[in-house]
Amino acid sequence: MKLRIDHKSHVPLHLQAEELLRNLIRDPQYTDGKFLPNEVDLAKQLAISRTTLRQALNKLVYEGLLIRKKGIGTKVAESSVSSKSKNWLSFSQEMKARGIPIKSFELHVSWVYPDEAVANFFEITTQKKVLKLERLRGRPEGPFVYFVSFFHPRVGLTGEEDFKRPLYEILEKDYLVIANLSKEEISAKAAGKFIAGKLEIEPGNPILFRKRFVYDQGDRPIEYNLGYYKADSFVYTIESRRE
Amino acid sequence: MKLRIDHKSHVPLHLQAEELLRNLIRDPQYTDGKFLPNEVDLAKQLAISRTTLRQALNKLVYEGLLIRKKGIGTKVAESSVSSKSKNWLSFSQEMKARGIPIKSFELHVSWVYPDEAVANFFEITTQKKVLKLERLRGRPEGPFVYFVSFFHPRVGLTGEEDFKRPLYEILEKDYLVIANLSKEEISAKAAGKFIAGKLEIEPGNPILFRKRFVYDQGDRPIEYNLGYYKADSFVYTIESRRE
DNA sequence: TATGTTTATATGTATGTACATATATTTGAT
DNA sequence: ATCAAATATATGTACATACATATAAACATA
Repeated sequence: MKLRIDHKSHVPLHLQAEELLRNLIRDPQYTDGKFLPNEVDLAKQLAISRTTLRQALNKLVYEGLLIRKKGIGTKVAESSVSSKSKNWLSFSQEMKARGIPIKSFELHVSWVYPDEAVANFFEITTQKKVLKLERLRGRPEGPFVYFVSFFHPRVGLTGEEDFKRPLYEILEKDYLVIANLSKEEISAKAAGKFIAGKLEIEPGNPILFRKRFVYDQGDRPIEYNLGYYKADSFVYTIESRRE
Repeated sequence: MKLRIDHKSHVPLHLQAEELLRNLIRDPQYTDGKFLPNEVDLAKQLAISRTTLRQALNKLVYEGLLIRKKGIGTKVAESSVSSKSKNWLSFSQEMKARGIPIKSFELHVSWVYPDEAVANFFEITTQKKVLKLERLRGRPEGPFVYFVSFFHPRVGLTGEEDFKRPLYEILEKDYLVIANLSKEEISAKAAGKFIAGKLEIEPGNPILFRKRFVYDQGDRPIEYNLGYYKADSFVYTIESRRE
């Protein structure tokens, strides 16, 4: 395993250290509970200051990935979120697992200038076009979710792909892009005119709104996804266990 | 507002600074979008080093309370309430951690015959009374969530407890009941007349509905909780990482 | 044997310093 | 008046250093 830091790189040292740590702590010996090398030695080995190393460590500690104990050491936390694999199912897999047959009503691909939120998430300017994917899906008797996805140009999608295949199969097999981290925000909203039209409900009717931010293994943004779910047709379930 | 740090205290300076910042950023001028004093000046004013001040700031930044922009300044982030499933915090702890002052509008305790869903979850008959706790809580300017909780008789609550204390403190310290597993179901709904009245919105307005099933260390049911959140006042955030 | 006491170890706290870099404003040249 | 360059401002990065403190293990004492 690479345990080195490139001092000539323009990537800040603490970010390199953070990345390195993220890889390091995936090592079974650490997930099994072994303590990481101590800060002073590790800093010396990486040829960075302890302060800089701690900057990286802090981030992982705040994220709950690492646990530090004064006088003892630092080890990998036992994750408290147990619904991981469940969360990683794609939409179609999720529905299949629930025994819901899915019908695709609309599928529209386009290249667009991103709005500020998207550009900001991707860390690009609003002048650079991104791939936009809109999908309306649901049960045979009617649609119940409208998705809008944007993809980072880095991913390499052309827009010519066969989007009837599961999305993450395309990304992983054809583009070697592996989703690793997902942040979601779930809230309730009143449907606007546009969404109401798509979901065949009245404007003002409640919908579940789900924003999803997907990152790759280097924590670089891949996908920005918005989902508008008809109320009562979708329930989000979470299971979490205390350590 | 007290803007001072006690150098003689045994409380670490960065913790004092953190606490001070949490109070500071509740000031309407900051929640309205004004930038905080710059780090160098603020550090000087508090008579601590910039490094120490940044230690405190970092924490709030990681929590999403503050947003820093290089060359510009630091300001309070968009103030929608959010909940992190991984943290396993109680409602009041959650809000406190985000520096949101919580007002309790109503608190009602009663013994009732459970409906079928509750009885079924508790694995008891509908003939055995259970403790019901109703709470209306929110910001000073108005309520944003209505909770209904039912507790399993096994827990031993009498109904005479001081429910102004955090609930899980009561359960853990006084009744030695430790919540270990939580299953949640989140969906969107239209507010009914009753809930609309409580939340001071119109019937039919969208709400976020959150069912929560809590189990103890032996996976025995403890609490059945229903939460009705005003739309746009509550965002549920989930972070999941693939192994 | 049991119980304090020291010591080794690792993280926690705190400061001072220096320079880099992103952003907005001001200044200056054309 | 316009555009480019300088500058002011604030956060970002990075280091060296020093001492405090919690924990466990080794040691010494009664």
